[in-house]
Amino acid sequence: MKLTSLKDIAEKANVDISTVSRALANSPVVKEETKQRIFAMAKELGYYPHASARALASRRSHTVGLILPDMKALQGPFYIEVLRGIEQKTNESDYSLLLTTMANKDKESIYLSLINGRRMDGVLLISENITIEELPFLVKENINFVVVNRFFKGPHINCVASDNIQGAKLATAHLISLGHKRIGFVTGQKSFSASCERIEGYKQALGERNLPFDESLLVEGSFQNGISSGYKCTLELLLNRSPRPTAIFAANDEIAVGVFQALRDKNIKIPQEMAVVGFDDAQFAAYLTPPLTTIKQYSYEIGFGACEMLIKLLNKEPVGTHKIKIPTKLVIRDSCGSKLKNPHSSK
Amino acid sequence: MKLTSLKDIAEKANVDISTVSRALANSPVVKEETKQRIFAMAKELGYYPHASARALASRRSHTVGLILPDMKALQGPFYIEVLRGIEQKTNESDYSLLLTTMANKDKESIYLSLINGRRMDGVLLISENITIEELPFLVKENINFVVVNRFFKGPHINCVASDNIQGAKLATAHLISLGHKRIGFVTGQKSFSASCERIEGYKQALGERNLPFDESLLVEGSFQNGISSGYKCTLELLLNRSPRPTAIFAANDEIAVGVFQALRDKNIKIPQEMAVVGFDDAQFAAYLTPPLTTIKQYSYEIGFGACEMLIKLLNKEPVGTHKIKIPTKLVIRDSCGSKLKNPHSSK
DNA sequence: CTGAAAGCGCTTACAG
DNA sequence: CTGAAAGCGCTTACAG
Repeated sequence: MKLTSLKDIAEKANVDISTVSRALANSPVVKEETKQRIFAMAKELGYYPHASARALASRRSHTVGLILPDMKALQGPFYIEVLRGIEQKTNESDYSLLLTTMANKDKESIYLSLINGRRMDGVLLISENITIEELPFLVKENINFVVVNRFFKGPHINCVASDNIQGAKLATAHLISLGHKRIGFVTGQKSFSASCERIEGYKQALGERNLPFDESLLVEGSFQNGISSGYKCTLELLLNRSPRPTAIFAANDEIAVGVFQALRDKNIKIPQEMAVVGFDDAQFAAYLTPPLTTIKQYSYEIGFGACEMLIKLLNKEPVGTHKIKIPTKLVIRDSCGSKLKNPHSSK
Repeated sequence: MKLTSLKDIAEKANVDISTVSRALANSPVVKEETKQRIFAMAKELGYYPHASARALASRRSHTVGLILPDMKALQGPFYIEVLRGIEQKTNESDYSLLLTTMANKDKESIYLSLINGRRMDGVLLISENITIEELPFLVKENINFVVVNRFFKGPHINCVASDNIQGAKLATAHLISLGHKRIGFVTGQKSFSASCERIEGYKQALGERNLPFDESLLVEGSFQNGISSGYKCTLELLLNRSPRPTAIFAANDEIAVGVFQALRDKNIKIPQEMAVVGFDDAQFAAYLTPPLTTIKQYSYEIGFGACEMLIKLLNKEPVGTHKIKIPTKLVIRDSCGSKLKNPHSSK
C-alpha cells in the first residue's frame, strides 16, 4: 500500500516537488494561489509528511525525549499533571514525545544513543535522582535539555520547578498565623533538593515571625514511603519534645496520611489537638478525615513550562531566564482548624 | 559537530559502506574477520546509527506508539506497572516508545498522522474508552495494533488483558467459602467490558455453589470516582436489602476505600459485620484499616505481553493466540476475616 | 564475500 | 516565484 508523497502531489499539481515542499511549509516565498492549490491537493490525497524523511533532510526529529528514572516515578498525581502539561505543549508545537527510563541502563549511553541516534532534538529530565555530575556531560555534548522539578546552579542548566521555599513558607506562615509556635516538620529525604528548599522555607517563615528554630522538631521522612514514614516520624515527634508541637507540617500529602494515622492511633484530634498541613494537593487530600489543608503545586504548569523552554531552546528563540520557579498556593481545608485557643495547653 | 557515520567507518576500514552496514547488522553473509574489524572501528569512533536514516531506508521506524485517552489514565499503580512492562519489552527489543494522548484530537487523525507519518510501526491502545467502532478502521488501514486491558471479539483484534471473570470468581468464591451468601457488589461502569466480565465472574461463582443471584445486590459505581461512588453505593446496599448483605465486593480498590468509609460512618465493623474484597491490589491496599483483601492483577505482565505480541506482529512472527488473558490472584489480608460465625445474624 | 548503485521522501542552497 | 540538483545517512537488490 503506497502512501502519498510529495511527488504525487507535485505531479498532480504540475509543479516541482520543491515547490510542494515549500508550499506545505507555508513558505512566504511561494505564490498564494499556488499554495492554495497545493494545500487542496495534499488534503485530497490525504498526504502526511514522512517524519523520518523530514528528520533526515532537516536534521531535526521534531521529537522531545522524556527521561524518567523509572516508570514508578510517575506514581501520584504530581507527575501525571506534569505529563499533561508536557503533552499539551508538544501537541501545540507539533512535537512528538519519546518516553525512556533509566532503569537498568547507564545514563551516558542513554543520552548518546538517543541524541546521537538523532531520535530526539532535546530532552526533558524528570528525575529525583539526577546528579549534578551528569549535567556537565550533557552540556559538553551540546544536548538541549531542561531539568523538570529540580534546581541546579550553573548558567547552562535549565530548570523549571515549584517554588518550594515559597510553598513551605506559605504552609508554615499559615500555621503561625493560627497561633502555632511549635511546628513539627516531617521532611522528605534530605538528599532531595526539594526537601532542603522546603526546610529553608520553614526556617524563613519562623524567622520572619521571630520564632526560634528547633532542630528537634525536624524529622526526616520519605517522599516515596510517605505513609509509613509519616507514621513513624509522627510517633517520634510525639516523644520527648517539650513542649510537644501543636502542629505538623508534612512534606507531602502521602506523609500527611501517615501523620493522620499516627495521630488517630494516639487519640490526638485533628485539628483541635494537632493541626496538619500537607504539600502537593493530591487528589485524595480533600477526602481525608478531616480534609487536608495543603500546598498546591502547579504541576501542569511545570510540565508545560519546561517543555516550552526546551522547544524555545530548540528553535534558538530567546528564553528569558534559565531557571523558572512556579509559585505554589495554600489550599485551606479543615486539618488546621481556625485560631488556636490555647496553643500551649498540651504538653 | 559532525557525528560519525557509516562512511567514516567505511573509509577507516577500507571497505564500502554497504559492507559496514551489513557487518553492523550482523549479516551472516560478511566474513567474520571483516565484521570484527568493523565492530572495533564502530566502537572506537563512537558510532550510533541515525535512526531516521535507517527508518527511511528500511521502512521501519522501530518505534511503538502508546495511545492513551489522556494522561490521567495513568493514574494509579495499575497502568504504571503496565508501562513498566511495555518499557521493558521495548528495551529488550530495541524499540522506542512514543507517547500520545487522544485528548482533544480526533482519533482517526491520530492514527493517520502517526502511522502514515511513519513515526511508529504499530500501536498499543491503552484505553478504557476505545470503542469497537474505531477498530475496523485500524484493521482496514492495516495498522498493527494491540488493545491493552480490554477484550474485543474479532479475529484481527489483538487483546491482552486480565482474566476478569476468573478474578471476580476468585473474590466471590473466597467470600462464599467464608460463609457469605448475600454478597453486595459495587461494580464499575457497566459500559466497561471489565465491569461486565467481573459481574459474569461473580455470577458464575454464585452459580457454582448454587447460590441465587440477586440483582438488587449489584450497584453500579465508577472506576474513576472510586472513593465517592464506593461510598454512595454502599449506603445504597445498606438500605432496603433484606437480608442485608454480609459482604461487599468492590470492583476496584479505590471503590473499596469508599466502602470502608461508608461502613465506618455507619458504625459497621470490618470484617466482623461486613467483609470487603477489592480488586487491583493497589499499593495502598495493605495500608487500609483493616488491610484489604483483594484481587491482584499482573499489570506488568499485561504490558509486557501486549508489547511482545505487537513486536511479534511487526516482525511477522507467528503469535499464538490473538487474545491473551492473564490470570489474577487472590491476596488475603484482613478485610474478610475468617469464617463467619453467624452469617445471617445481621439484618 | 564485497562493491557500486539506486532509492527511501524529504529540505534547501543555488540559479534563473 | 519556481525548478533542477544535491544531499541527509542509511538499506538492499543486483552483479561479480
